[in-house]
Amino acid sequence: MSELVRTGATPVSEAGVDCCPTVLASPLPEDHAVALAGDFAVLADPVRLRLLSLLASATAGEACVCDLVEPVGRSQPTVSHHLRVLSEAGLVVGEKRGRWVWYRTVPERLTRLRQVLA
Amino acid sequence: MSELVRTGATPVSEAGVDCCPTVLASPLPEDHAVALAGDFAVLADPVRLRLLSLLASATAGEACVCDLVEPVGRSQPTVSHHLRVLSEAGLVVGEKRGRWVWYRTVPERLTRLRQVLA
DNA sequence: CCGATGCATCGAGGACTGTCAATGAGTGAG
DNA sequence: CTCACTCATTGACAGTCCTCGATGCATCGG
Repeated sequence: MSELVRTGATPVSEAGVDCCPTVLASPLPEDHAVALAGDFAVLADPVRLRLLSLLASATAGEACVCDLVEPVGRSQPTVSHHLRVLSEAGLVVGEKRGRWVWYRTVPERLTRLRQVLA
Repeated sequence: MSELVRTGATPVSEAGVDCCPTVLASPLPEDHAVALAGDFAVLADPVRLRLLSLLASATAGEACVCDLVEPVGRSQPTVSHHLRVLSEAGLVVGEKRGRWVWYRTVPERLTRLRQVLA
């Protein structure tokens, strides 16, 4: 039903990826560097990377938490924590249906993160 | 004179970026995820991102450490530490000339990291 | 209603990381 | 040779993050 949209302390839509065309163009200001580092920090975890790839390669392009716990090999609270981090970064979106919450990736954000490294 | 090539515990040429075409293709194995997360962790620091952009936008494409300390706003040992991390990740290369060490970026590695997010 | 299921949150502990002052190693000038 | 300069290394401290067990909050079945 309701879209589980997380909004962290620094809304992703205003931070990091969205301010600078590329890292190598000009001497990156301090605050932009902090925001961008935050974006990359989200990807700097094996569990989160595996969650992203699991969701992306899922049959319907989405999966519920209960289907992610076992493949990732971590406890359910830990998986929930990482999904929250990914959600706050705008890399995934969760949608609650009945007892389950279905997550899917947001490839556009990954694309924009990619362009920063040009 | 001598190329300052660092080799960390996990040689960059065998880790992370070099094993998987893209994160979203298939359910990323555990060890690959760990390696990739390590690569992204190198980018998950504001000082390192600024060092990269400073080097990339430097006049001759390179700069010595003494020219990087003041713009980055950290102590000399801290800057040296971050340059070491970047060097071990293969993102920069240092070359010693006399009393100075000149660093330059290795854009090829950044390009390969970019392709993983495809 | 009542119990079971799916997921989020809380709190704590353990490991890792960024930072600096102090120090060491190598180089060039005088 | 000696001093000044550039950079790397060491050791220590503080902050952050990953992880889990315990708990709480919905939802559905009977």
